[in-house]
Amino acid sequence: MKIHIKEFGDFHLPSGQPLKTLIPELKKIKTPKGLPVAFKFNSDIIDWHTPIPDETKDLILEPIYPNDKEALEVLRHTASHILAQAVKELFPEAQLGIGPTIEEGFYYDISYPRPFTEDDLALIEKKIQEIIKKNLPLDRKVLNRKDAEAIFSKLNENFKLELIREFDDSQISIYTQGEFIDLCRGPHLLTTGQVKALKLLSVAGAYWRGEERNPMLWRIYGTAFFDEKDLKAYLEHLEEVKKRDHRKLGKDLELFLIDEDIGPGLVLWLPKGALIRKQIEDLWREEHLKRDYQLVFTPHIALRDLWKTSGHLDFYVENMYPSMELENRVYQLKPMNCPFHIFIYNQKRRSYRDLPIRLCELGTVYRFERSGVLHGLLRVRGFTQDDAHIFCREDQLEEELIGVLDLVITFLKVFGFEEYQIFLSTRPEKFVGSPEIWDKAERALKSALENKELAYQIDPGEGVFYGPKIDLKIKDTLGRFWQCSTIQVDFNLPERFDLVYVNEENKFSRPIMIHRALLGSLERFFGVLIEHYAGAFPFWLAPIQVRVLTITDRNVSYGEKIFQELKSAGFRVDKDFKGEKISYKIRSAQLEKIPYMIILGDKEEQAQTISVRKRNGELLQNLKLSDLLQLLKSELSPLSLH
RNA sequence: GCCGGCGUAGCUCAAUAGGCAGAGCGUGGGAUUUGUAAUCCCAAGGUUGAGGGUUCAAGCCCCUCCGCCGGCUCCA
Repeated sequence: MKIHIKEFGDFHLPSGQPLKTLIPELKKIKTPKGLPVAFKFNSDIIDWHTPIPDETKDLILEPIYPNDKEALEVLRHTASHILAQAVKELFPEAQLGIGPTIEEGFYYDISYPRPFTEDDLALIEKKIQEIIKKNLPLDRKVLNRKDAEAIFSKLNENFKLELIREFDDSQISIYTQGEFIDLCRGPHLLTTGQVKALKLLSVAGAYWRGEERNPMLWRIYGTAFFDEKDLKAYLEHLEEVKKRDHRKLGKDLELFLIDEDIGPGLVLWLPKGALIRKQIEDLWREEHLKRDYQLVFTPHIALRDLWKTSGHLDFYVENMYPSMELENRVYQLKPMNCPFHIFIYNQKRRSYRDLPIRLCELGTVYRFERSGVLHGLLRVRGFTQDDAHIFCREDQLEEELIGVLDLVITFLKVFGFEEYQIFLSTRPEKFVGSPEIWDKAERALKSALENKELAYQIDPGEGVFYGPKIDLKIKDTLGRFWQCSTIQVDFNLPERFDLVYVNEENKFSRPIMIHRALLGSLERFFGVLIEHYAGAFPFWLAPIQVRVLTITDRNVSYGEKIFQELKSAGFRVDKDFKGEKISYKIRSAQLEKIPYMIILGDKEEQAQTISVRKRNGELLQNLKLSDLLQLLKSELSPLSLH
């Protein structure tokens, strides 16, 4: 068969042969990058070992080189095999689960009678280096089920046997390197020596195939690169991530507190964190009122029957705090705000002319999360959703969705989030409402996304049973994605609470409900923000915007005057008049990440000026206070930031 | 919830083999009056996460519980 390899030319590949049979020919052709790592055909990666089916026509292959993202995937796939081989050589009774690549590396799930320790990892890493050094060639074979079963039962690989039993006969392939055999689809490198940098990172328990009732295997995480430099850069990136950890910064900067004597997953917002939250909330309310949302407040508990009507008791109990009984009535801490907003909608008869009705609330909810999943501010048990429910007619759905998307984008932009991953989840197997209305809603979601020119992926069947939804993940400055915003169409609750409006024909119609949260929860969003800004909040958010520092005691009264003027100009200002050296005071302000320092000594006092040091080290000397005030005012509006 | 690791002063961490619980930062007091990321001295601060056990003796060994960290599962 004929194939074309970009940059290399046309070749004849004997049928059923892998690409590596062409290596001698390819080597003769001098290209700047040498032999590729693997090849791309459409969106598939094809390695050197995989035979090309005869019927493939017009085979045009694109070479993949170490700098391509796909090349890393191939490399890491092989890296996981090397890890498995090392483990099997050191611990022959270990049994292999699966060993895929992941976003930033790879892992292998392995069963062993005792946990792997740090020392084991060091040992395994040593063995890995030996295997890499041997530069073992990889090879691929396709087997029928019987042969595959024979091989893996001889190897006593029970997990592999379980997988084989579920495979199609036609797709069972194995890869070998030296003595090591693994069930694998590929793709892989040519030899183990191509892995230039590999590091094991951690071990953790993981259920076989992710199911809680299955046995727990040991998951060894690692990462690998074509170049030692890349590994070093990645490890530095990990350090940076650690430095930005909102739990650490939250403590250092006194933003919030989660204390075991208060209770797990319950957040105390410290004064500085609370000031930041206030800025966000103020902007949020202002922006919502501008867009014709109506602000409401609702209680934290209510009669439990409410949750029976809403259906939460059927599908959400395990996430709800237990009920409490008082005066023969049963109450429930709220896990969601929707039923309250529904009652507000239902407070009077609504006409088609009233719709849409947009009710919004920063509503605090309590959800009982399993103890093992709590994580700083990103996963807590009590949190405030920036919630809203829009009640609209079917013909208004799309416009409302566009409005919500517009608000989301506008709002996220304020914080510098301009890159998203958007997922549209469609009808699952179990659903309420008619397929027709689902289709309509999905179409409305799609065209709303297209209207806002937002790229999205479809998650087929991943919608909640009550309606399709859009989830939006934001990318922070370190390139990590966080799910905050969610927009969900709901056909269920209007039904359950028998919501109606009077239509043009004086008959009852059922409104559609949209649940939406822009920031998700203030707690989570704050956690993300802390990491995004590395604790150095922009001026409009900074809890302390300006600090006045004096050089000697002589300057205290001048300092006090400047402090008062800033304060009455409405800025969040504090002062450091301690008898310390100026460098000491600057250091403290710097560590607290205060945007502006005003430094006052004899010079300034005589000239009635100020010296300003910005957080980034920039110095502004001989300023008049009024000059600074003007500068600060220009930084006040969050929307002017971008 | 499950698996593994961890828990010592407000914070970061030390404490030989089971043998008198320590340092730096921070805090308080004093000295110093300083020019752009750490001046010096003194002091206070602890039921070593909680409870039980072993031992002449437990921060250290054993058991139970709680919490945190890394994952799995789940999710705003």
